[in-house]
Amino acid sequence: MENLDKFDLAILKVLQKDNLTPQRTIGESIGLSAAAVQRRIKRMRETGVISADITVINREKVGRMITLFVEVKMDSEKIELIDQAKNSFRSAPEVQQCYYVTGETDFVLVIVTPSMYDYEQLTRRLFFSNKNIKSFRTIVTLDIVKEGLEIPLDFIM
Amino acid sequence: MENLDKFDLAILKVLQKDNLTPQRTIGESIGLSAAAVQRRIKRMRETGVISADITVINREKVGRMITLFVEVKMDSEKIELIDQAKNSFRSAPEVQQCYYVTGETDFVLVIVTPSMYDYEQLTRRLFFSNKNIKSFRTIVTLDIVKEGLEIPLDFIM
DNA sequence: GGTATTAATGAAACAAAATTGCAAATCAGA
DNA sequence: TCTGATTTGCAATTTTGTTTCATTAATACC
Repeated sequence: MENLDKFDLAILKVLQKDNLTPQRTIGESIGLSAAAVQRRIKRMRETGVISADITVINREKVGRMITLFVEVKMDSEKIELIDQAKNSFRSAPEVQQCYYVTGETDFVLVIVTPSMYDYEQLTRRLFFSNKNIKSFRTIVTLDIVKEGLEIPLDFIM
Repeated sequence: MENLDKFDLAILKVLQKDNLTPQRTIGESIGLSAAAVQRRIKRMRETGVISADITVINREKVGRMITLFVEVKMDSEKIELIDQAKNSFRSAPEVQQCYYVTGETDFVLVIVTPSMYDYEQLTRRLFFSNKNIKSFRTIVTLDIVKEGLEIPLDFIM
C-alpha cells in the first residue's frame, strides 16, 4: 500500500474517468506543472497503483452479447482446489470478472458471451468438467445500469 | 449497433487491453497506416462503440477498501419505481456497477467502500430509505480473482 | 542552528505521438 | 466500365509526452 498525497489522488481521480486528459490540463487544475504530473503518473504505474489503462467498449454497439452472473458453490474448500478453480476462471476470456466470496456461495463470476448456446458450452468446460463444483446458479442481466471500475477516492482525500 | 470490419475489431482488441498503445504500433500489427488507425478510433468514439478511456486503479494500493455484492429484491416492478431505483444506484459513487437482472432478485450491485461502517451507512441511504425495496442480501468478497471490462471479441471475428 | 543529502519542482528543450490536408487508391452500385 | 463516395498513405503540422538541468524545499545528521 503506497502512500499517496493529495496531488496523486487528484490525478487518479481525473484519470479513472478519462485517461486521455492531457497532463498539462491536469496540472493546471491541481496546481502542478505538466512535468510533475507526468512523473507522478509514471511512479504510480511503476508501483502498481495504476494497474492498467484501457478502452471501454459499448457491448451493444459491437454485436449481441449476453451478460450473466454466476454464483458457484464448491464441494471442498481445500486451498489447492480453490486455486485451481481460480486459475480456470481467470483464463477463460468469457469470464470478465471473478470474485472469491464469503457465505453460501464461493465464487461470483461475471460472464459475457455472444449467446445462450455459447454460455451452455462454457458451463460444460468451466463447471461440469470440474468435479469440485457442487452447484452454480445463473442470473441473466437485462440491463447494465452502471458499469465501471471506479474507486471512490473522495473517502480517502 | 455499428458494423465494424476486421480492422476495427483488431484495434478494439488492442485498446481494451492497453489504450496507451501508439497508433503506429497498432497500425503495423494490423497492416494499416497510423493515420487510418487514428481515423477509425475517432469514428468509434463518435459512434459510441468506444464509451470511455480509463485508468484502472489497484484498490489494495490506495487504501483499505471493501468490495461487496448486493442482491436487491423489489416489492413492486412498476417501471417508475424501477427507474427511480436505477437512478439512485447510478448516482451513488460507492456503487461501482449495477445490473438489472431476471429471476429471484431484481438488481445486482457491486459496491466499494472503505469500511463496513461506511457500507452500513450506505445501506440506510440506498436501501432502507426506499420503501419499494423488499430485501437485500450482501456478499462480501475475499479476493478479486479477475477484474476488467473486456469483451471477448474473438467470437465476433 | 547549521550543513549535507535527498527528493521534488518548473521551465525549456527535445522526442514522440496524434491530427490534418491532400492526392491516389479502393470500393459499391449503376 | 463508369461514377461517386469512401478510405487510404504520405507528409506537414500540431499537440502531447518525456527528459534535462538548475533551483527549491524538505529531511536527516552533526
